[in-house]
Amino acid sequence: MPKVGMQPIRRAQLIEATIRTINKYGYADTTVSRIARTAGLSVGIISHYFGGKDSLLEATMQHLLFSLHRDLADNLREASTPEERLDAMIETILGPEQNQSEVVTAWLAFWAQVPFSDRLERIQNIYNRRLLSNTRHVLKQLGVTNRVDTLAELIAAFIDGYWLRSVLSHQVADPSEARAMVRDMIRSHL
Amino acid sequence: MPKVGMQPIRRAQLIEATIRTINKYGYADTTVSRIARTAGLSVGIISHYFGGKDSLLEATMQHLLFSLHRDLADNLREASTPEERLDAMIETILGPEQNQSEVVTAWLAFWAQVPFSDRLERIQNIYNRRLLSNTRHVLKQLGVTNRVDTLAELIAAFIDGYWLRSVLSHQVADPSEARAMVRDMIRSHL
Amino acid sequence: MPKVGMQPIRRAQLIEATIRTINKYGYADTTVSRIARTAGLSVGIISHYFGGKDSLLEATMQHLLFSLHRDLADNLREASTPEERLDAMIETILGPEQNQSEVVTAWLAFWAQVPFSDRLERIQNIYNRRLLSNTRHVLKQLGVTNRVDTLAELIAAFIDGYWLRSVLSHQVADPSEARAMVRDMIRSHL
Amino acid sequence: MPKVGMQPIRRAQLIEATIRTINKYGYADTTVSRIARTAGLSVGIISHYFGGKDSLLEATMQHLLFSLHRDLADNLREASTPEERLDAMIETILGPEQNQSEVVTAWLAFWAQVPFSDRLERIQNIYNRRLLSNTRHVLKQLGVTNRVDTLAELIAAFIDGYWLRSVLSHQVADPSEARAMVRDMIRSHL
DNA sequence: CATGAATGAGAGTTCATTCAT
DNA sequence: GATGAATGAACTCTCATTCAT
Repeated sequence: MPKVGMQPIRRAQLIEATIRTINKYGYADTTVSRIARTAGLSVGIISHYFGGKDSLLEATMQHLLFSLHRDLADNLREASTPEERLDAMIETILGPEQNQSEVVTAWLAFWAQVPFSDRLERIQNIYNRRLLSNTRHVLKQLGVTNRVDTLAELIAAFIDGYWLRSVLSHQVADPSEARAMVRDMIRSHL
Repeated sequence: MPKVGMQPIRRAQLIEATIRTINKYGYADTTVSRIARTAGLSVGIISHYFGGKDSLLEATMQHLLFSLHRDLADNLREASTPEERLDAMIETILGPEQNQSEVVTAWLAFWAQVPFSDRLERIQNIYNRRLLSNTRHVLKQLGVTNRVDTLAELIAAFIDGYWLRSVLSHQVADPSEARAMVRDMIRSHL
Repeated sequence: MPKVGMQPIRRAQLIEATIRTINKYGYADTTVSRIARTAGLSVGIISHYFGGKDSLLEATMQHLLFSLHRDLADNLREASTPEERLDAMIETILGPEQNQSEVVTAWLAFWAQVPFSDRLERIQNIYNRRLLSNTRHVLKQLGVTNRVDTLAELIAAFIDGYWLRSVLSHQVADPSEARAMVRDMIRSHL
Repeated sequence: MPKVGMQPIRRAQLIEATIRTINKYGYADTTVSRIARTAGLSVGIISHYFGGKDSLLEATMQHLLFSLHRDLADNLREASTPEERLDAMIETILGPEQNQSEVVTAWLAFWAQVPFSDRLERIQNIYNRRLLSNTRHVLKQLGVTNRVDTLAELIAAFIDGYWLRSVLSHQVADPSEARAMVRDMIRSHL
């Protein structure tokens, strides 16, 4: 009997190789042959485990999203006060885990592809809605009663923009600066 | 009798066609043949006027940047007070001119490509530095003395993030909301 | 305790699956994986029992030929007069046994492959010679003395053509019509 | 301006190369790269002029059919009596023009593919109907009144079978033998 | 005995580029 | 100044075969 239980291992290997390949060559120059070489596997394996390149790319974005949510959940678990919860959210997005070069370039690439793929857009919408929902919850706990939705949206805009700029300027984001800013934003709305 | 002075006309035609093609098919599926067809010209013309696809893409990003600066200059010219200058900056980035679907997808695509092209990165840096410099100038005029650099960076982050989110959510950005937010951000720092 | 004597069972299974696969997808799109799936077995089994795809295809043609000869022998055994023997031959080729959809498409596919495989050609020659020899024998018994070889060849041509046309037109061959025709052909030569 | 009017030339070149490639390697091993090499052109040219391999194969069968009809028309034009017309038909199918090795293998290959392609089947049906219609017409002129349809079908079967057997046995068909046979078949029906 | 994971050669197709016109 | 026919490298995907289990 052949080796069994390889599927989850191979799928993880290939997703990780996809992220690294996007980071090295860019989305447009990410080929199955480069992904396979990065994974140390043969080209045929991608069709074998994912059916095709598109499915692998989609699974990769789903993986990025899942990792983000897992990190967020981990960070929130250790937070008890609303303030800590807010910090946990900022820390999750701007912290080291989500700001490894590989992860960051892949995220950016996928965002640029979102307008051209319904499936990617759906995945992106899930991320967006959860983040806003979490933020609104925290804001209410912090005593914001007015225009909670708008403030949540503005904070999300700030955090995403802060992340984007740190990516494009090769700088590691400094969560503490962002944290202070977000607190100011909230204070103005109390 | 050969037509003369076609170069600027053809180059503009092709750059505009490139933006529209990226908007329609995405960066990864933008081919010279599609660009040429969109422009109503032949494929050969791209090598003729740009030397190759990469040069055309680079020229296109340069064009986007140039347009943004021209719009900014136009908007600033009509502003007399520092408050008006700040509004002009927000309006330039979030206003209708820079938020046509075509322009927006192209910007996003180029941002995702920045990490893989020194030339694109250089162009992106110019945009960034000018925007920050303009912002710092306005902030000082508005009486901010403390941590001007940081605030300028945070405002830029917010505006970019606000733009990015409106792009990804298919919504037209509402500059007035952003304007109020930026004013709050500044007020907190006075 | 290993199962023994599986070889003939597996070989028969795979040959039958090959015939069905050719019938479903055509010779050019008959893959080992499809054959294996049709047989309800794994891909590896084909190399195990046949050494490779080509050998399996060859064995399949040999099987078709063998079945035809077996049917012919069966039918001839029940025939006592020369007339009955002639009918038995026609019935064998045009009768229901050899005109199941699966068998028919496979035969056609193999005929088209004959010019490209010495082994297939050899198999095809054996079929041809036996059929002609049988026919000549019957013709002589029926009293044909003149140009027996030619007449046998012409009858064979007619029967093969009749079969071919019924295959291509999705019609089940009607042996009675062919039988009458062959009798006419023979009568003309007496 | 580039060379113009190449389309009919290139299409003819590629169709001829397809016939030769099928003859050399068989239908299943006819690849676009082999066709292109045979034509002395590059692989890309096939997509350029035919859109894909399937279209080229279809166009090739259509070409074979068209050639047959053209030969038939040519031969019929020189025939004045019904007897001559009958001979012209036999001569067309069994004569040298349609029995070049290349043409013959391609025909056989396409016949084997007919059950798997609606388009090929349609083309094959056209051939079949025209041949039968021509035959019936001649039969009536020759005074056959009884079961004309059946006789036409039987004659067609004989001619096709005769052709098929000469193909498979590497022998050049001898139309005179077939001619005599067909006359006998008709005489039996008068 | 039998599996199916893994391979890599080769398939069809696409594409940026060249160049004769 | 402009064309688009032609190229061939590179792409994604398929497939027969191998082999550890």
